[in-house]
Amino acid sequence: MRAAPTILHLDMDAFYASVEQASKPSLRGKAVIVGGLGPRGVVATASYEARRFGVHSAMPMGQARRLCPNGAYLIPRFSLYRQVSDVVMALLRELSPLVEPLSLDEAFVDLEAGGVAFDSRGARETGERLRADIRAATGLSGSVGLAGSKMLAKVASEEAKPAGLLLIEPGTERELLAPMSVRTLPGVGPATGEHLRRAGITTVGELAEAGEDELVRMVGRSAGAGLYRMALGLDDRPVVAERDAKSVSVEDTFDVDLHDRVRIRGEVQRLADRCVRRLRDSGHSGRTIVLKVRRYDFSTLTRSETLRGPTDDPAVVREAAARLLEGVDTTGGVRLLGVGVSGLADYTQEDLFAQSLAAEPDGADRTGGADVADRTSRTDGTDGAGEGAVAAGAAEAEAEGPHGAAEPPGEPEQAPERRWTAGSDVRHAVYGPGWVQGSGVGRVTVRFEQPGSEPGRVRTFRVDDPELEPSDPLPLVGDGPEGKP
DNA sequence: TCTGGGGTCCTGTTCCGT
DNA sequence: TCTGACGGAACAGGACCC
Repeated sequence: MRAAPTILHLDMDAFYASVEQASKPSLRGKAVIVGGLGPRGVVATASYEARRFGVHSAMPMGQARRLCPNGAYLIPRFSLYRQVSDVVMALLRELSPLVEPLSLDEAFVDLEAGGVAFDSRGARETGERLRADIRAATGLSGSVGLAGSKMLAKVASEEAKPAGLLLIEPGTERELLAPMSVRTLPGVGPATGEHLRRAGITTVGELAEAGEDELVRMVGRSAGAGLYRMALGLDDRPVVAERDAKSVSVEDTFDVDLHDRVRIRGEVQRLADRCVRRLRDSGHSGRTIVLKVRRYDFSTLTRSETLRGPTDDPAVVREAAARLLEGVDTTGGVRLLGVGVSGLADYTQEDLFAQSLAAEPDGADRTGGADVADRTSRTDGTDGAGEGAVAAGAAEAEAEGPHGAAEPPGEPEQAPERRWTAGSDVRHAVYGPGWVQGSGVGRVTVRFEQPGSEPGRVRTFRVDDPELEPSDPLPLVGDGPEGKP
């Protein structure tokens, strides 16, 4: 039963960075790093030019800057990426109704279900045509993997990168996989990889030799069985077009650890509100409220509470989150807070029942809280105490910390100074469209260029220059450069 | 110079009802 | 009425993915 290689996996090459390069011609061929720019930012995507310096995703920004001091560092512009992604996904849906997006830049397509390819030759032709269509529609390049299963198609696109296409012929998969690192298999991350390495297993071939029982003993029933099947090239998971969300969450990492309990409570309330907004926007309500706390030492804990029924009431979620926080020791400082809702119902409802019960999960409020706190101290090895004095000054200093400074406190009334974030699009009444290259000391530097234009030149203005205004991103491929000689 | 944000899935433990 | 077995829900944490 060897399946024809008609599962396609598309992976856009260095997606965020490539979109930025396409929309900013002066960055083409240059090292571009997209990610958080704050003191605790990490790299989301590095262009291939930047990767040559050793920069890669998930790397702390500080480290990236040391490796690649002359790179262009930009914050992600998700709305633009989503627009481009929509164009790409639409092309995929022309091939088949069975399209399973994995993220903005990745998807599986079942070509056979779409009736566009039934054998190797058809699949290859379809893949090549797709790459050309994507380039024509967006100016970007994607890599295509083709195989008889999702897992193999994904391995293939990874091998094909960048800007390539690889088809794994049925029957060749085991030889192909055998010499590869176990880390190439989806689901094998740093922890499992290290676990296996200590057992002397580093390649997929060794994985297959180890046998299912051995693997189950090492990494658990589910992962072990899955690993063994993958090592043999077996994977019969179907391409699934629609998958319902299971949870909605928001979280913030603070530029400086938070110590002040009042401030922490305030942030939790903010996050609860943001989370509910997202929940409502997605048309859901949910039953389980989750609070996430990452402490100064990066240890992370979660506390959750399940209501009797789903809710999308901000007050209910705020109260639940606040209750959960009361059971958490934040001595020593907090670097991240998050609020999430799971147990989603795919409808929104006014649930007075859940609201009225929220204050008393099961019986008296106090005992409920005490129960949670009790369990915390048992399961939680570190007890936070003895970390030295809680510096009295620290709380005040942090109250004005960078994160707070982002939203200037008080009096937003009178002509707030305009902030020009690096990388964002602008338009000048005289010079036309461009983007902010940097700003500071009352000045903003703009490079005047746009998708499809030649690399443009830089001009500097006062930050309050009335002829300069923010603008929406221009399409990457469109009606050609506008408004310039 | 440390380590984002949004998710999914799995596992072990505890608790509770039958 | 007491006790035990069992199973499902709830809860916490961890690994992984992009």
